Amino acid sequence: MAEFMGNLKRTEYCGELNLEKAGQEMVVAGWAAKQRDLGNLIFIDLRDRTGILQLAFDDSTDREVFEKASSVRSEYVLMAKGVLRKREAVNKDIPTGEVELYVTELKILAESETPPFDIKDNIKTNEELRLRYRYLDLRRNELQSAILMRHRIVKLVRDYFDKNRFVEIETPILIKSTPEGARDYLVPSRVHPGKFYALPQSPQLYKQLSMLSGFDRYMQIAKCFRDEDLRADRQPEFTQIDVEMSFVDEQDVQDMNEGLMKLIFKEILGRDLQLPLRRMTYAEAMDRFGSDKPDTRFGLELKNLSDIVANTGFAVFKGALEAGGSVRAINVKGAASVLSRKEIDKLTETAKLYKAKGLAFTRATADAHSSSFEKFLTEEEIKAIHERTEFETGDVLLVVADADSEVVFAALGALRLQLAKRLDLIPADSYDLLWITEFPLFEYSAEDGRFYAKHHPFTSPNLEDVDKMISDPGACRARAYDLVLNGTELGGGSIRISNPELQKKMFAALGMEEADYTERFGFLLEAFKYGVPPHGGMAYGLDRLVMLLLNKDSIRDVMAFPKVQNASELMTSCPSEVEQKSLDELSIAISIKE
RNA sequence: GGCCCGGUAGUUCAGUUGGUUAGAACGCUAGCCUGUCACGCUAGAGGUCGUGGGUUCGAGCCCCAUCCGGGUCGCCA
Repeated sequence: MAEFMGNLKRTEYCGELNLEKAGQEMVVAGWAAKQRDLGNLIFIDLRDRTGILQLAFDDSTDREVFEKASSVRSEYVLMAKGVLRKREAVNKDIPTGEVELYVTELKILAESETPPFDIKDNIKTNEELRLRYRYLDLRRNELQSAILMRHRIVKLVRDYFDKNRFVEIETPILIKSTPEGARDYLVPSRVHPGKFYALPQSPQLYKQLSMLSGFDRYMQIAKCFRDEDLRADRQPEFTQIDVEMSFVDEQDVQDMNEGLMKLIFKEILGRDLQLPLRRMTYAEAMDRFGSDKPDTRFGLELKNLSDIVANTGFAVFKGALEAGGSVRAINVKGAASVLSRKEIDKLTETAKLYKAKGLAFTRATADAHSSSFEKFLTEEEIKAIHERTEFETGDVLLVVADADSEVVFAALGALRLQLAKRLDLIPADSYDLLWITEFPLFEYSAEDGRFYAKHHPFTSPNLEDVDKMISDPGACRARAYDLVLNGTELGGGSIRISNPELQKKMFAALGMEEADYTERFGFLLEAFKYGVPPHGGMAYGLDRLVMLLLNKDSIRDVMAFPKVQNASELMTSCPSEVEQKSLDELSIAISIKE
């Protein structure tokens, strides 16, 4: 039977005890991680969020207390009073291994059924079960330390920005739906039947308006929502470190955020980050790495072969180039002995996954030189390719040609990452942080036949590109920048448009009619009439930051209560159906498409 | 929406070419045990093989459908 605490008050955390406090009487509380009954001697490992302390009971222990200790099972909640003493046998594997609590009073505050999986690190229990019992999973040291680390990082962030005179402002969760980009989560209004709020994809417009209000420097640890499919590093509900500053240019925003990164790397990882961080233009990142979030911890860079094969007779290359595409290659140095034909076939499958028509290759070992495409080229072309790619015996050259250079970049960019893992080219325990700058302002959607804002429609164009916004949108660069860590986009930001006329021009370039943008963003244009300072900012994915710093593969490992791939939560089984009464109140009728 | 992978005691897994009563380890229960910390020893309980169809004399194994979970493409201003 469970007991009450009575007059016992916890005086110590388990994991912080050592010989310094030996001889003292104290009270600890926590969960029984393990009970070891040796007959007339019982040990209980007591766990709280700081660690494990061994409780000891022997034949000089009060009989009633001893019997109670004997009945303790895993995950019982205990409170124990006793005297901390030096152990007879030291356990070097735990921090408190030199001491134990000799218990004089024991309260069983709650009993527990046998948990569905072991509460310990390095368990292999599948994630589904762990998520159903997330509150038990969260008892494990591995998750506890991740959540505590997350707390520390958030505190560092708040303190850093506070010191730099930023103000944390809470922006609304129920906001206007302005679909342009990710799908909104919608919330029905009871008071306004047939109308909906949206949950924010980011506090973008509110933080810009707070600049207009004169707060000058804003930050917020902001919950954001996007109704899109999940990934290992993507959840529908996530947290941003959201930042906005007035009277600044790109350099100012980047400097401020570099300072934060330096602080976090120092405090969390004990590493000294060298500032300023490297900057690379979007164009260079694509050209060299085939990605706008390049992992630059290893080589395998892309080489453009388009000029070399400009007049080739080889139909595949020729067709791609004539259609405005490109031919590019990666030289996988020294991989001929490792990559069999079979493995190259697997790489081809990867390339096809990214819409490439195929993967051309040359593989040269000491006794064989085989190539899928060289027979179609001239001696000069082959020689030039080998020179450009520094190809020599022992190497494998992989070539992708496509009418759409985006496909070439995507395929080779993906192959690059796959090969780095396969060949173990990424140095362990390494961090690579850099800025990607000068992003394109627009992105063309072939499906919709129109341009979309690559970042968002409030991003300022590069000033020298303003004239091309209507005539040549594809060539416009934006005053936008991303912060990339180990091949993952940590965050991004931009200098915003602070001129009403330019903002209107932006909407026009996106194909919006005046009535359309007035309906959706009229309040912003209206606000811009009353004195808007130049401003810009940045937003980080907090979850991703913590994930990368802790070297986890999944964002779920650093979130307390994450959702699974179909966006449901297994512990509470949400989303769920609601009562007809609730629907009626909201004037909502359900019609599910077959 | 597409593609790939997985689902067998509470947990992690094994299960041969389709063939007798589906196994192991850990955990759990009971007993014994004074220095354990992966305690030890002895005994025991525990399975709709994700679900539903089908093929077959016979299905954990083959086929179809479906559910659940993971990865990924599309999507993610």
